[in-house]
Amino acid sequence: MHEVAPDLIGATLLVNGVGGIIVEVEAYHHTDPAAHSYRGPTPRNKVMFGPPGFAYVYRSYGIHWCVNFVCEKEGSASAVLIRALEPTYGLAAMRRRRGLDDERALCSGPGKLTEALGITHAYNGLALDAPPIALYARKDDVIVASGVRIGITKAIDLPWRYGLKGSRYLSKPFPAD
DNA sequence: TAGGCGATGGTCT
DNA sequence: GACCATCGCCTAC
Repeated sequence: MHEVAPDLIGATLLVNGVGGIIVEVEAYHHTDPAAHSYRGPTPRNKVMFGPPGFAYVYRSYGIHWCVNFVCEKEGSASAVLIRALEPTYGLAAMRRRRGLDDERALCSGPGKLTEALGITHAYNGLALDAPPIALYARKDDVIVASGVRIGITKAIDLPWRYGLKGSRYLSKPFPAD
């Protein structure tokens, strides 16, 4: 999982042709008290316990949707939370959904990017390599920064947040910037 | 510009 | 009945 998470930085995610470059992720797995899979399978998190390459979507704070990529082998219940994108495709659609003009604010957070891409719980359990979702590996080398995760209350000292160093589209800058 | 806090509802205890 | 992997508005400096 800690190999998959940094590799996602710089990859391109599209949903119905709308999306951009992944610039920030966080890693979670079932031995991690902050992870939804920590206490074992439930109806909500069962996708995380399935095979890799699928989307796990859940509602956060009753308001937002957040999207994870299930990774590693089946049963490990590890996933990577997609926290921020650099918008590159379908800017007009994202601005319309978000009601914003500011490109830097369109996808600079997990709840924001799901709204911009139109992701809801209808996308839970969908494959990442089949319509309407498309995921392309990065072509060029990138500099990946890492740090502690954001917005959680448990295991807050684990440096499992990864991001594109110096990106203007992060939910928060990395300390080393 | 940084930090506090209210909104809001599914999920688990 | 309490918890939350959030956002955005509002203050105060």
